[in-house]
Formats: sequence, C-alpha cells, structure tokens
Amino acid sequence: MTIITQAPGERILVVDDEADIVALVAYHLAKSGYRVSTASSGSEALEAARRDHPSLIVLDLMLPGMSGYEVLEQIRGDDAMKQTAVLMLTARREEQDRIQGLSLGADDYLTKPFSPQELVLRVGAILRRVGAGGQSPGEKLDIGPLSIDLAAHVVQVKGSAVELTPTEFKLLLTLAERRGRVQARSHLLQTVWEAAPDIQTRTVDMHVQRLRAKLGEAGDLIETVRGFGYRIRAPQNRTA
Amino acid sequence: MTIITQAPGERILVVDDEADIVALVAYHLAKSGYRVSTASSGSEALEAARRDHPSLIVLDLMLPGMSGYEVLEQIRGDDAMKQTAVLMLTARREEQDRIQGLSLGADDYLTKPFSPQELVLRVGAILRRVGAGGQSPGEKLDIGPLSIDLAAHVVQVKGSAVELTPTEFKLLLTLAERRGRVQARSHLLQTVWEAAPDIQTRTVDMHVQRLRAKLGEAGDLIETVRGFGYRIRAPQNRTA
DNA sequence: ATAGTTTTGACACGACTGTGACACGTGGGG
DNA sequence: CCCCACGTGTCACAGTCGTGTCAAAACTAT
Repeated sequence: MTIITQAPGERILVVDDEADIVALVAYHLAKSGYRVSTASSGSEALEAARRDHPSLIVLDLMLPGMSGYEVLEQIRGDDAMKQTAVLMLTARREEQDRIQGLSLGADDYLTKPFSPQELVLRVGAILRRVGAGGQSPGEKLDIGPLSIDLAAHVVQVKGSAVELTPTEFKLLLTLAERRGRVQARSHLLQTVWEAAPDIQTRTVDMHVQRLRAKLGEAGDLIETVRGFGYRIRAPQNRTA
Repeated sequence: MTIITQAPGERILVVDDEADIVALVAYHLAKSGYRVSTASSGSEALEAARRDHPSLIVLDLMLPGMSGYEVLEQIRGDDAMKQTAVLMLTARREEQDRIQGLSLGADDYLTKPFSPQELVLRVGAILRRVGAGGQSPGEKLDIGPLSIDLAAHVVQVKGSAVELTPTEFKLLLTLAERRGRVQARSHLLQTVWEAAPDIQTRTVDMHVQRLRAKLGEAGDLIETVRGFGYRIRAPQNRTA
C-alpha cells in the first residue's frame, strides 16, 4: 500500500495574527515537508493566496480587521482560489462559530489549543483527500466490509447503507483515517469532540458502543486497546 | 562502542549556563561521535546556531537573560534554523512548562537530573526520526522474531500478533528500546512503574515471566542477569 | 412540543496487577 | 563433595481498575 508521502512540497499558507502560533504551525508543517508561507492579517492572507496559490490554507478565525470568515468567503468566491482547501483554527469559546465556518466551506477545523501533531495529521488528511482525485472519486474509504463515502457522508457495510449520527460519523472517520494507530480517549475527545483532552467521561465508550452496534459485523473492526484507547487495524492483517 | 552510527559527525549545539553540565553533556555526545559546540547564554546560542547550523540543539530552559523559550522562538521564527531539532532540558519543578516547550516546537525534553546515557539515547532517537523523513506512519522496532509497532500498539512474534497488557507492553518497550544493556530492577520500576527505585517487590519478575510466556519463542530474547536485572540482547555484532 | 441525539451516572463483569508462599537452580562456603 | 543461602521462576488469589452496558436526563433542532 502506498504509504502517506503525498507529493512533497505542497504549498501551505498559515494565517494568524499571533506570531508564535504562526511560528509553531509553520515550523511543524515545514518539518513535515511542506513549503510554508505566512500572513498575519486577512488582507495579507488574500494577497499571499493569490500570489502563491497554496494547496491549503490554515486560517485563524480571529483576525484583526477582516475576520477569518470574510477571508474564507472571498476565497470561495474567487474562481482562481475556490479549490483551495481551508483548515480553520478557532478558539474554544467560538465553538458555535465553527458550524458557520464549515457551512461556508472550510474543509476542517481545529480548536485552540491544539497539538501540532494533530494539525499536521489533519493537513495531511485533507490534502490526501483533495489530492486523491481533485474531486469526489477519491473521497472514499474502504476497510474490509466497510465503506465510507466522505463526500456523501454515507457509510455502507457490505453494500447496505447504515445511518449514523454526526458524532458517530466523525468518530468512525477519525478511527478510519488513522487506522493502524491507537487513538487514545483523550485524543478522540480532542479530535471528535473538540474538548480538552483531560476531561473524564464515559462518552467515548458509549459512542464506540453504538457505532459497533450499528456497524453490525463490521463493528469488530473497532478494537479496544485496554488502557490506551481504540483502533481500527491496519489493512494487512485482519482475518485471523 | 555499539552506537549504530547514523550519519556520523552530526553537529550538536549544547546550551546551558552551568559549565559542568555543558562539559558533561558535550563529553558524552562527543564520545558518541557527534561534533559538539557549546554556548552558555541565549544570545551566544543563537549566534552559534546561525554560524554552525547544528542538526540539533540541547537547550536548557533556565538561562540568564534570554530564556530557553525565547531562544526556541527565535529559532523557530528563523527560516534558516526552523528545521533544527531541539531537545529541551528542564528542572523537575518546571515540569508543566515542558508542555509549553513542546507546543512551541521542541522535539523532546528531559528533566534534570538526567543520565548522560539517557540524553545520548534521546538525541539519537530524535535525529533518526527527523532524518527518516519527518513523521513516518508508524515507528517500529524489530528484534529478531519480535516486532513492536508503537503507533498501533501491536506486538508480533514471527508475524502473528500477541496481546499484551499495558504494563507488559511498557516493560517490553523499555527493554527493547535499550536492548543490549542490562536494565536494573530499580530502573525498570522507575521507568515502567514510575515508582521510587528503592521499593522492594517481586513484581518485576512476575511481569517478566508473563511477558516471556506470552511472547512464546521470542521470550528467550529477554535474558536474566542474575543479581542485576534483565536485558534484551543487542544485535549480534558483539565483538567482545 | 416532539423526536432524535448526546451526555451522564450507576452498575456489573472481566481483565489486569501486586503479593505472598513455595519450588528450583546456581554459586559459595564448610 | 555436600549443604546452605540467596535470587529467581512459578503458582494461585484477591483487590483494583477499566470497559461494556443500560437507562434516564439534558440538549438540539425541527
């Protein structure tokens, strides 16, 4: 199987008014092999985007002057840039806003504070998704009897559709996108629930349960790793 | 000595205001085949970093004048240096700070007091990691018939998976990461159990037993060193 | 207001862990 | 050469902790 390694040198634009956030994000992205440019305001961002044609923009919501939304609107409204992927950064407080962000066409969002690894992972995921075929054909994940259509938001087990709630879908997606790696509860909370990784609840188990139940025979794909979290096994070795 | 000699002569910059710490660290790194330069303040460090372009910087948090953080920020903000790996040194008290350090882009951290061996190990690990092409999909350890996948949390013996409990996994990992060296019971207790190294129990033996049993034929890899502890033998090239 | 969805709490079950007792082997001393 | 002592291998057991599970409350959106 083709290990990650997307086309190296994809260009990414990082937009935030806080210099150290920009530095942090830029550093980690650069270390992962992306070419990074930066901007600290909305107008700068648009300018840079028009100039550099980045594959993806990491865009903070709170910007002085023009907000992240407005930037996003501009981007989506511009034929030359509308294809650009956008990863939104939001503060926890603005959580409700994220829905608005998504409805405007952000490809993903992340709440601060976030871990750099998380961000790099998501960036990789988005680029893989978008780059896989530029369009919808690539937006599908197949794992054994399980098939996840990202674009249509549809999950099938052996051909028959399964109805999932939003949270369930996102949970499944998170596990599926990182199959082969254990996802700690805290990590799932951060990724799926956008919550602090230290809150202690039963919620994760609950949703895993329901997910397993709904997926029927494919539910076995989700394995419990006691003391660590959950995972979906990597493709190579599933059937015992 | 048995260093695996990655690209020899990687340059490392050691920054600390305490001269004997610098000397100690520099000595051990030099002995392991790195080229070492030193600095005793933040400004010196930046100067040296710009001049020498080290692959990695061992950076103390507490520096007179400019703190380690500030140095790190400067480094991350400089296009020429942002790729440099950084290993932070922190006093135990400042432990919570390490999170901040990591989120700013330190690649690892170590709390004082630390053992020089530990430091050399980590330095090697970081350099291997970044040299390997950034974040590879799954870190893996292979020892004879044994294969340990860190990310997936999977252990295999000759291809077939073995279920390990959390403690067993940590124990195995500790032994595997430092194969070739005897791990004293006290050290294992400290590392795996995070307990005081002086508590006296037979717990370690017990877990080693279970581990050996579960690993089957690979269990022989774990050797008992009477009176000292346990070890996993280093790869064959042991020219004594 | 109603139906669907998410979250929380309580509870049970099973897995994991640490301990003490005892067997066994090795190494040292008489 | 035999015996003793110490350290380790082995076993069984009970306490603890993590997870699965159920039901009801709290939300959310229509």
